[in-house]
Amino acid sequence: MALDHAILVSLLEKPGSGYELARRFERSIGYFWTATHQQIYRVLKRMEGDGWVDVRDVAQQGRPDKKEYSVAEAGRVALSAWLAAPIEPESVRHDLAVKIRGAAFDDPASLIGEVRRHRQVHTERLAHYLAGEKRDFGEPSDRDEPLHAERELQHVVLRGGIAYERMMITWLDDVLGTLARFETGR
Amino acid sequence: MALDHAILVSLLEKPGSGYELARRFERSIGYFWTATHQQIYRVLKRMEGDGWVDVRDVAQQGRPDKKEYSVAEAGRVALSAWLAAPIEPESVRHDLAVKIRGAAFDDPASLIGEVRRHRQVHTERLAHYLAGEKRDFGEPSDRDEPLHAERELQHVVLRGGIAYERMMITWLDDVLGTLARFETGR
DNA sequence: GCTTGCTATGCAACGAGGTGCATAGCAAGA
DNA sequence: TCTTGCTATGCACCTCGTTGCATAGCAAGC
Repeated sequence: MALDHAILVSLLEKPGSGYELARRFERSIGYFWTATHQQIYRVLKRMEGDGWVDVRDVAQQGRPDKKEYSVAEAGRVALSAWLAAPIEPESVRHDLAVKIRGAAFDDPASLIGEVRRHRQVHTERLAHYLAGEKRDFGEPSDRDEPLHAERELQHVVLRGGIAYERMMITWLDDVLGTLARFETGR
Repeated sequence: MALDHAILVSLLEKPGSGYELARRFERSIGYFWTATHQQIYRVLKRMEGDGWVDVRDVAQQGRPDKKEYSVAEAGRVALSAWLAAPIEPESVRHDLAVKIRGAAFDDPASLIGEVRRHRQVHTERLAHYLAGEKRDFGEPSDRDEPLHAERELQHVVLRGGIAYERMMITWLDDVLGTLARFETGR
């Protein structure tokens, strides 16, 4: 299971509370991994029991207190072991692809609205990623700048998200063109 | 849940047994949806109870008998309803992306072998899809051929798979180039 | 006759993930 | 004062998916 490791990576990038992690999983980490706050709290509790993370109570003014988690040595070791172990390339699950093949047995053209909606979502995600890239990685900065692994690797993952969204938009246009050919001649 | 509907679509394309469905889910359907034979048998049994599918015992020579499932009227209705309902664009889960960001806190270059392995898998999948496309959709055939929804929609989904694998290979090359810059200067 | 291997179906148990709900601190505005 | 809303944490329950195991028919080879 990789949720453990996704949380460890996020905590290594920056320690934080379960609540903060949940919000990160709606943004940056959430680009390639999703989790609800329930899963996060549960996993944090388990990892705390296993000594993978340390907890620190933090009093805040104007807000409820929080528990700040950070990665313990055992957590680093566990992450290292996971990084060294091979994983299977993901098994994809595309509901939309099932719908498209299923539409052959219904009215293909009636899917057009749904596909347009998905195209819109991917367009928004792409714009969001591009804005994030400009904000966080926009400046070419002076060359010969020392290599910063965290930054470079976050950037290449973001470029993956951008490539994915561009591919999806292009493909959804292909789908829309195909569906349009089945439009009832009204 | 869309496994129900993926099975219904597959049975509409061609009735078959749980075992046959399981093999389809290792191939064509499996390009965008995975399922083990356990899940398939369980769902078939439930759908039979709900009257979504019909069963027929088929004796075979040289092999054990099988149960052939086909979609019943109630199943068609359920599929139609699902097709008409909006679904949320998929939430992605990329273990490899977690690994890449995590590698910043370990040895980035040690990931190169793993990424190459993934690239190899995607290259093979692409070759497999392209061969399938040539086999099943290769002939331009006479134009003005009547539109065949099932065929056209299967093709557009396959084109999505091809676009996805091409995007992944390109991105993994980007990843490899990035990781190479962290190689220990030995 | 025995083993191997593919076809074909299924149970039991577990873990992961999601939904709904509950609690509580604190600020801001009606 | 009461409600609304964000921050913050957590329990209970249920479903989905995976793993391991079991059974059985039948063919082919040793």
